[in-house]
Amino acid sequence: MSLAQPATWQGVRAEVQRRIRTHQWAPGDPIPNEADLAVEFGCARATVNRALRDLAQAGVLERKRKAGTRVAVNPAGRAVLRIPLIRDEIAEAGLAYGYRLLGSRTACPPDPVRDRLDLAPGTQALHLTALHSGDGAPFVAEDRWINTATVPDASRADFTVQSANEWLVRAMPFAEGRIEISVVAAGSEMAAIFGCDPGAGLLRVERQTWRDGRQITVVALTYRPGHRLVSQL
Amino acid sequence: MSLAQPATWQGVRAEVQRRIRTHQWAPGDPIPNEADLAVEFGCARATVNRALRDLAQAGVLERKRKAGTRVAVNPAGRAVLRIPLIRDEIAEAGLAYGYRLLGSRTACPPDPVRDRLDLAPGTQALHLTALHSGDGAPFVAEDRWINTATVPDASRADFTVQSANEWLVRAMPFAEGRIEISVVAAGSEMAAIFGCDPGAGLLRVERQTWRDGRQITVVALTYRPGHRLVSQL
DNA sequence: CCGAATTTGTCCGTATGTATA
DNA sequence: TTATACATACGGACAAATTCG
Repeated sequence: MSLAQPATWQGVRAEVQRRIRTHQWAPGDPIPNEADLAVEFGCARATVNRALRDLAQAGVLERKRKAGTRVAVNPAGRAVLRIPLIRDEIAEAGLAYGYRLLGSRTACPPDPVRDRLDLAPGTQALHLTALHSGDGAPFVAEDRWINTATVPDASRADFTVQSANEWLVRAMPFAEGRIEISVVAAGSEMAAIFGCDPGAGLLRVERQTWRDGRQITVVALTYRPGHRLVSQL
Repeated sequence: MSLAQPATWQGVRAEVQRRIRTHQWAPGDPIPNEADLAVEFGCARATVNRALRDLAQAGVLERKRKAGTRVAVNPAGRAVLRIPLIRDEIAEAGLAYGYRLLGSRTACPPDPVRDRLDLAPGTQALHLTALHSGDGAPFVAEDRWINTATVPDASRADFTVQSANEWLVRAMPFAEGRIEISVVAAGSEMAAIFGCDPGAGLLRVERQTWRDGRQITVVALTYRPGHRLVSQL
């Protein structure tokens, strides 16, 4: 019964996956422990560990100390959405990138934004609006608030030449974030920018980023009509 | 200057990340090889390897044999979008799940679908339409095509009691996939289902899944107005 | 075009730590 | 409390890939 081949961790992973696919090990079932599998496969326990750890990270297995390893009940998929710089996103679409700063001022953000920037009432923040274009045509509109308490340098940066998008990834790398994708009806402003009917549905991506628990920025990106986000499972 | 602390791979990872954050190691720069770092940190090379591999998978580092390890030029973020069962998605919203099959028939799919199912012209496929509801109100409409050549059992399954969504994850686990997110204007049908104006923008998620290069299914999910997809960076 | 050197990738066997049933 | 199973560490070794002379 033993193929006895997989001396590599990828081989072990493939064999384990095969047993799950064929329901030899059914969802919810416990599988043998690392030591036993190492004996069966004729490899070191560390090799089995590497394979099982990989499958656990992929969501195929669930592991707990002492409880052992079991096949995940729902092969809960996760899709990975790439978040490139807007410049790269437009370049990947085969278009020439263009950028224009529309507005820059410090002001008191509206309550929902103030909450997400973790600011005290009455505190001001930096508000930027900008337009990113592809081959000269509007591609995505940016509406951003920056917490100047967390990123004081932002007050002195010149966002007419470099977009806040690019400035921030250099100034504050390794930020954590949260993304919300929704549909918004075009107001008169967006309708004018994108040349669509007011009320038309536009794809909106809102990102909130922070680092070490300190809020950095909140940005809403409104894409031109017909834009699609693509993700690999 | 050596903190000499990190005896664990997480410690090594933290220290490396700190050096990148502080631009001690700048984007594009090569960093010392594993052996040297192991000496500096006073740990085994395997421990350094574990840390650097983790950072590489996170997109922070780029590694190539012989060429060495360098700091990634663009901290290209990736967001992870959870893809739960629709049942779970609705349950997580705190709503009671409901399901109703609207239509089930075999037919020749339209060309775009036929392409993505990798079917020869004139070949038939299984076409399902269904409605998933939360607390009795329509939540998401499903329009699915199943390649019966790849999944012959689908012809005999009863999708009035179990949604194709749930049936497929059990029948064909570990499928690969591709997801596209876009906005679609509500037609008269969707407007009637969701009680919105015709032409209103609705969030649409299209998934294509396959396994071992064989196309399984193509599904378009149209969500009720106001729905938001949330993702962690 | 072809070796040689370098660097990462992975394996082994063992040992210890740690969460938990 | 104790035994179990996973998590991770070490050092040594070889393989594989790629750069470079």
